[in-house]
Amino acid sequence: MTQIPTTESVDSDASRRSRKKSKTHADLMEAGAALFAADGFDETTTSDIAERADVSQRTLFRHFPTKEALLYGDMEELRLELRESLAARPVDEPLLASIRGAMLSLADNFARNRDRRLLQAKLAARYPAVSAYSRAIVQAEWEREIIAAAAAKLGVDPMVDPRPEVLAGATMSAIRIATRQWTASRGKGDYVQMVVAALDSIGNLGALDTPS
Amino acid sequence: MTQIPTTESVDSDASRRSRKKSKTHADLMEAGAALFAADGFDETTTSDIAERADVSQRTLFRHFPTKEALLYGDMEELRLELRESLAARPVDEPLLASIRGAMLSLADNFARNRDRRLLQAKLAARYPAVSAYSRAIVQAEWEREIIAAAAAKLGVDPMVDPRPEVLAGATMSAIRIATRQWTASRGKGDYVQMVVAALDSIGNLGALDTPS
DNA sequence: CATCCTAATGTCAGTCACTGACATTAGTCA
DNA sequence: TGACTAATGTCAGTGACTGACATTAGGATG
Repeated sequence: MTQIPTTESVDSDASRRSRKKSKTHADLMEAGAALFAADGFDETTTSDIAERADVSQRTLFRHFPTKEALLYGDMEELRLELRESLAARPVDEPLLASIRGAMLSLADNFARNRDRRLLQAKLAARYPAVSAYSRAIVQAEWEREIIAAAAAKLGVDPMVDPRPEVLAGATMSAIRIATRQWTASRGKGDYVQMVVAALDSIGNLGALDTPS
Repeated sequence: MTQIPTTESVDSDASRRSRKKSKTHADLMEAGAALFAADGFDETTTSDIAERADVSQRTLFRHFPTKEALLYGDMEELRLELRESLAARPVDEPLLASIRGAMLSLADNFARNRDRRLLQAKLAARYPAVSAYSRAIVQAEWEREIIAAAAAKLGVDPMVDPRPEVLAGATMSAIRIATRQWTASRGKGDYVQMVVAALDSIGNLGALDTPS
């Protein structure tokens, strides 16, 4: 529980012991990504991954609770980025603008980790287990961050006032739409523009009550 | 793939063969519910359930693809109810009103199947695997129904226009909020009122852009 | 009624994700 | 150097789920 490495790079600071641990962690993620990309998610066993990373299967499960968690092993980092980005918005900024602004850090992260994000999205599209994990674990975490930020900004209790959670649900849909489009463009499209376009429809949901 | 029984009752029509099959299906769901309620979800094995239903474990997995699917074995029915309820709304009704109206069928179903819904919610609160299934499988299906209905009503392609999916995401959040409150009241609260209260905040999300 | 057909189930062996228990290795630090 | 312990290895499980094949019993047909 000492260190969680980014993507490739192993922290050169800290003790040799934790450096080794971080390297094992990174090796496992890289081995997983390589095998998942080559053979598919279900087709790759945790033993395959462990062997490729040159550790025992038991060690893999000491670093990651599930096979899915290994694929999404860098998501804790993204979640913290999202949290900080939300917290960093000016206090007097309108809520929807804050969320729009915080999505920039998401887009930035997607750009920085393009290959991995594309692989995750691709596997989520093909394998129900991956899709379920993405929705129920990863995205649910983001949603909680947005709920907390929105509730704080509105100064309400999210267990009483439904607006933070409803807003977060709409935002997560916008993220899913943008990510789908971005994936379809194979990572070449402008994620920021895509997510902003989807987000902008939130404010106008009330207009849907006008009969066509 | 012949028949899918409701909750308890076994269709008295159809052939004896399909009646037996339906009975097995219902027996399995009932055995699962009883054991889950008594011992917990992770603590109950599929063999336990099969034995209690007096069938082989293999038969259990011929009726349900996963242990979670057995717990939520009556959700296909609810999904169809939701679909029909959405389709039955008058064409000239505003979209948000249609969704509000369709939620009545959800509330009605929750009232009719109170014990089972409460059990599902309780287990989802306690067991991550159940929660993940509820979100990623069950609720995702509902969401798709809402997306399809909204897209049809707006006359747009949901892969292009983000509004149906964003609206669906907000609606699903409202459903989660209402279900949580309803569960907290142990099924005694007014689900309709709870879900309507949460839904009504959707139309006002735009007002959140006014700085406090 | 006898007989054929086949849907539903049973049996069994196997795969694979994941875990607990215990032994071993290798940083770390006094 | 030697004790301490974090990280890993080893091994024997458990339990969800699957494929293959055998068996049973409902339904149709003569």
